[in-house]
This record gives sequence, structure tokens and C-alpha cells, in this order.
Amino acid sequence: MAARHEEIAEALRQAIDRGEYPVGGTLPTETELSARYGVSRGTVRQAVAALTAEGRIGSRQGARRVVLGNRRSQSFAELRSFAQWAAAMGRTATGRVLDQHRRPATLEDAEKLQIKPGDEVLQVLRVRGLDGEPVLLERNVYAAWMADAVERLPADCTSVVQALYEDIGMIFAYGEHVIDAVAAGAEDARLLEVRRGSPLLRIRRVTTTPAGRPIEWSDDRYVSGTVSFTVANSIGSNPLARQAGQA
Amino acid sequence: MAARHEEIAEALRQAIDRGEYPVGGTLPTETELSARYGVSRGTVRQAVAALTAEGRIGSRQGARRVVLGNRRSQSFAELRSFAQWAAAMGRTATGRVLDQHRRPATLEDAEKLQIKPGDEVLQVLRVRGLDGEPVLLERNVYAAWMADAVERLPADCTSVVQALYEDIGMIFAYGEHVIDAVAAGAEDARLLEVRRGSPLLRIRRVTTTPAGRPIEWSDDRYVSGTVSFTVANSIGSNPLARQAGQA
DNA sequence: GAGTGGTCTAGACCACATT
DNA sequence: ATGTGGTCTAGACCACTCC
Repeated sequence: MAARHEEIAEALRQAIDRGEYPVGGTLPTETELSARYGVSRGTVRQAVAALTAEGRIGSRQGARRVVLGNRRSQSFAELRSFAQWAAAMGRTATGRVLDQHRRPATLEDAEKLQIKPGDEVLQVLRVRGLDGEPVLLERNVYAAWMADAVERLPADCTSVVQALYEDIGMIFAYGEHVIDAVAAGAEDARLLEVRRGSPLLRIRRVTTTPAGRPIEWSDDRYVSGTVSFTVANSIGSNPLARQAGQA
Repeated sequence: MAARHEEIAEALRQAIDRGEYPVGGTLPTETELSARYGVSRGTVRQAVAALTAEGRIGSRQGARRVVLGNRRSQSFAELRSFAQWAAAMGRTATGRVLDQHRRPATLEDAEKLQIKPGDEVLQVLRVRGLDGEPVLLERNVYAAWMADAVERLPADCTSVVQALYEDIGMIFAYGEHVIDAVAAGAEDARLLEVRRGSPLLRIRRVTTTPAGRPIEWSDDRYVSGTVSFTVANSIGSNPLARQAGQA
């Protein structure tokens, strides 16, 4: 049973999708929505805050809320699992482990996973494809306490996230994504079947448990033209930041 | 004078930066923070919600909030203005207009700017540099009602955003960013002084007024290795989405 | 000046985590 | 069992927009 404010947020999203509140138009006032849904103004505010964070509506003191767009943003589950994302689009995801071995943590590993240098980590190299075409080269480094569960996975496992959830109840909660573009190196080029120097979209991220403990960090490289990422932001809610150089 | 909840949010950010609440540790309870700052629990919740949205702390029902990191995220102003961003890092931004002309809107322009095909738009091509090195190629298309103000700007104007604000009080509020990687074309390569086919990080976005009216759309291409973008997300707050292909 | 969203309060109850 | 965050209410006042 979802919370009332989530139900209202979803009702508003659907109303926008239906064109009941057209793009460029305004939403009803908070007072009117309170009456319509039989809730207090605070609950309505929780609902519209969600749409504001998604970039679907704009909000300014004194003026009615404005509908900015009807783009559907993805669920967290779809973002974190390549297989679930592919399935949601009606496409077939493939996955293959190319290399998997334990090694001592480098300084970079230690910093990102909040462990000591030299502690054991598990490194995994995977290629993932969409409808047979390779699109993504994934380099993961797992903390030692996760290694056993990961090693038990079959090499052709399509959904690591789902498998780990079913095996050991592991829940992932991302921290931060760093996005840039790099040229394909020799290994990248061979495994992704592109020319050396081809542009790749690189996403580096650290994944943690809900309690904040780092699980793994990963370097994902997408073949240019296969995948793009979108970020919604608005004044007062800005999840996107620009940084100089690359670590 | 900032709102009380913003003051509290900033105080908590600084406490985290000082190490008073170390990464991996927990924050005080809402009740304790209410007492400490002399505000109601609702106001405390507004403050911690901001830190949660920034990805600095994690939140789960029943458990204390956890400190996830002490990264400083940027202000909205720093993201939207290349010149302000460079200045904040102590570097010098340059900017030069290479081409600027009016033309009828294409179908793509019309859709993005919510105007009719054939309506006049102003197209601008700019190169921007950091400490003399070309870093960014910016292609902007402005709606006609913005064109006069943009045309009055000097060709070597470093901060378009700031100039437009001072001239006509224009405030920008982004909508959506689409991020991918592309190979440098002939023009890209010449203007950015890189080889053809070099990887470029591409950000496409539509900018609107606070009322939701589209001002301009832009295609920014960054030389690989000069700039990266970061997105914070967490379960329940996911501003990042993955998309297949590229428009 | 009327309308609307932003801020803040004080209290209640529930769901979940921890012990 | 206790503590904690999540949800919701009802009301107040303020800052800003728009007519």
C-alpha cells in the first residue's frame, strides 16, 4: 500500500500524460488539490515536490505551478540493472564474464570502498550486449565481503543485481556517478568490436548498501550511439555538477 | 535572509565537512536536532531532505540517517554559467562567437522551443576555453523573442548568462540534460583543435524561464579529459535515467 | 488587494530497525 | 520493547505574483 502522497503524485503524473494539464499550462492550486483528494495541504505539497524533483513541473512562490514536460523518468531499479532496463524496452540483454580474479586492493580501491590498501578485492570484467550487439564493457571491483556471493554467479548471468538480491538479499543504493567521454583503448576496442580511439561514454560509480557501506565500484563504458543518459534539474534542485579534468 | 531550514542544512553540511559527523557515521535524531536548533521537527526534516537529495546522507525508516560522503555539490549558478564555474576554480574562461545568424526554425527547433516551424530563431556557435585551451564547442538556438538581447552582446562576451541577467533580468532554469559521447566531426575537430574522430562529451539541454517558457536549446561538446559531470542519486531519489540510442 | 506558494509549528499515529 | 524516521493533520503567517 503506497503512501497517500505517492498516490497523488502518480495521479498527477497520469493527468499530465493524458494532457489534462498540458505542457506550458498550470496545475490547480494546493488548496484545490487538497479538497479534491481529501488530504491536508502538507500532503499535497509532498506530492508536488516529487514532480518538481523529477523536473516535470516548475514552482515559484506566488505563482501557479507550471507543467514543464511529460517525460517519464525511470525507476531506480531500471537504472541500476542493465537486464531490467533492456527488458523494459522489449530488448534482449546478454552478459558474459571475461575475467574474474581476486587481488589486493590498490590505493584507489581502498579509498572508494573504504577499506585498507592490500585488503582482498574481487575484480570482474563483463561485456554486455543488446540484441547480440556488444554495447557495454563493465569493470567492477567488489569488496571482499561480497566476493563469495559474486563468485557463485554463473558466467552468463544476465542480471547480477537481481541474482544477488535473490541469493543474499543484497540491496543496492548508488552514491555518485561520474560521467565523461574517453577513447577506446586496445582492450576496449577488441571487446566492444569498435576501432581503437572510438568515443566511449564512461560512467564511474560507487554503490553502497542502504546503510552507506560501499559494496563495489564500477567503470562502465558504452559504445557511442547506443545509450545516452538524461538528468532533470531545475532551480533549487540541481543533482548535476560539472568538474574539471578526470580522476 | 535565508530560510531557517536552509541555515540548518548548511550548518549540517559544514559539520560533515569538519568531520564532526564522519563518513559512515550517523546523524543525530530529528528530535535532537529540533532541540539543538530550536525549531520544529518539520523544519529539521526540510533541512535533511536537502542533504538527502544531494546524496550526502542516506535515510531509511527506523534507522538513524547515515553520512554517505562529504562531496561539495555545485550551486545551480556554477553549473549554468561556464564563466562563473571557471572563476570558482580560479581559472580563466574565454569565449568567442564564431557564427551568429537568424534562420527559420526546423522541426527540431520548433519542438524543443515550443514554437512553429519556420518561425525565426537565432543560431550561435561559440568556442570556449580554459586558460587559453579550447575546451567546449557550444551550439545554441535561441527563440526569436530572445534574439535581440543576444545579438547586442559583444562577440568576446565571457558570461552570456550574467550579461543577459544584467541586461534584461533574464533568469534561466534548466529542464533536462541529455548526455552521451560522440566522435568529433570535421568542424568540431578544427575548432577544438583535436583530431577528427576524437571522443567528445556531448550535453544537450533545453533552458526555460521559471515560468516554463523555452528560451534556448543547446548542444555542448567538451574535449575528452577536460571536464566530467557528476550526478548524485540514492534510492527514492533518482534524477538520472538511461536511454537507448540518441535522438 | 486578492491569490498562491513558501515556511513553520505542535501534535498524532504508524512502519520499520535495532536491541 | 524502544527508538527512529515516514506520514499526515490543521492552522498560522509571510513573500511574492498577478491583476
